[in-house]
Amino acid sequence: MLSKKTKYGLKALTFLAAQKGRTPVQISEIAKHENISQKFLESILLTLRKTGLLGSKKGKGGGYYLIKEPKDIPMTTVMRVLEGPIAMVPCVSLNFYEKCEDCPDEASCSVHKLMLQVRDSTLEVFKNNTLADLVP
Amino acid sequence: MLSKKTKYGLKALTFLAAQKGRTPVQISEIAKHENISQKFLESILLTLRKTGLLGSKKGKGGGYYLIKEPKDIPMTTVMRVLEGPIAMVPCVSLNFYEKCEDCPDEASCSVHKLMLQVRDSTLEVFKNNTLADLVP
DNA sequence: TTATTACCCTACTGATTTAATAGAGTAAGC
DNA sequence: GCTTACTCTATTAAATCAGTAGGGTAATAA
Repeated sequence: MLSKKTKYGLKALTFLAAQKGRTPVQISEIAKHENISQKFLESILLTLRKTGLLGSKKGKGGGYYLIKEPKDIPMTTVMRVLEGPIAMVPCVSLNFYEKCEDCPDEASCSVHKLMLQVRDSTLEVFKNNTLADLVP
Repeated sequence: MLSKKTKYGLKALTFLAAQKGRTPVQISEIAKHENISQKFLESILLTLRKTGLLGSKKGKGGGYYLIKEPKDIPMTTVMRVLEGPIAMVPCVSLNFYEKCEDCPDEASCSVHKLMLQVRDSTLEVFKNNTLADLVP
């Protein structure tokens, strides 16, 4: 299940992408427009800034803004920052790989086999979508 | 992330599918072979039986067995029983649909748009795999 | 019929994660 | 120098997960 963090993060990013210019938008405006708890959104935008997706400006007229063009932001990046691994099990994760403790042999593991396919097809979707594609 | 319940359930089903006949297999045997807590596995097999995927036999020589042939058990069924909704958000779920409270318009929701694609591609994978395909 | 085997069910618990909430701090701009 | 608005830390209530414990019940073989 998608976490609220990811959901809100996606909505906020889409809202920023839909802006005409790249002038800063206040947290309060995003929160209000997307029906999100402002304080919760604050922490989400903060992580997006720390990972280089957003820039921020303090003081009057400040706010958050996209650093890159929406079409140059693939969903793979966004999803990994917000939600973490795209794979459903660590043993098929490209960026967050971990061996299963209980599984003696990955190659013959039925779960591994299935989840590999799921990861690939999901990854394909995220690769084929940029932030620009989400703007209505 | 895939729950242990689903993971163990899949492993148990695969193990049963790999048996030569359809004679009952004891819980203890499955648990031992797949490195699963026996008590936890009990509850998983119980739900699989209740939803009609497995049959059970009591007494000496008892255990669990597959009711249908592995090739006639699509992964969509198995995943929905074990993990629940395949979609990552309720508003794109076929079998567990729910409207988002915070979202005024589904059609223009960026999250909805993206997650619809993810659901479709994941569903495609599960449709194209039966339990028989998981057996090594 | 009796002993054994193995399924069936309920309740509980500790750990972890999620989704906030509260409140204080700090930097930028007018 | 005051306001605005981002930044950071800490706390928390609720939910879910993964597993544990223990007893109950039904079917089978001897």
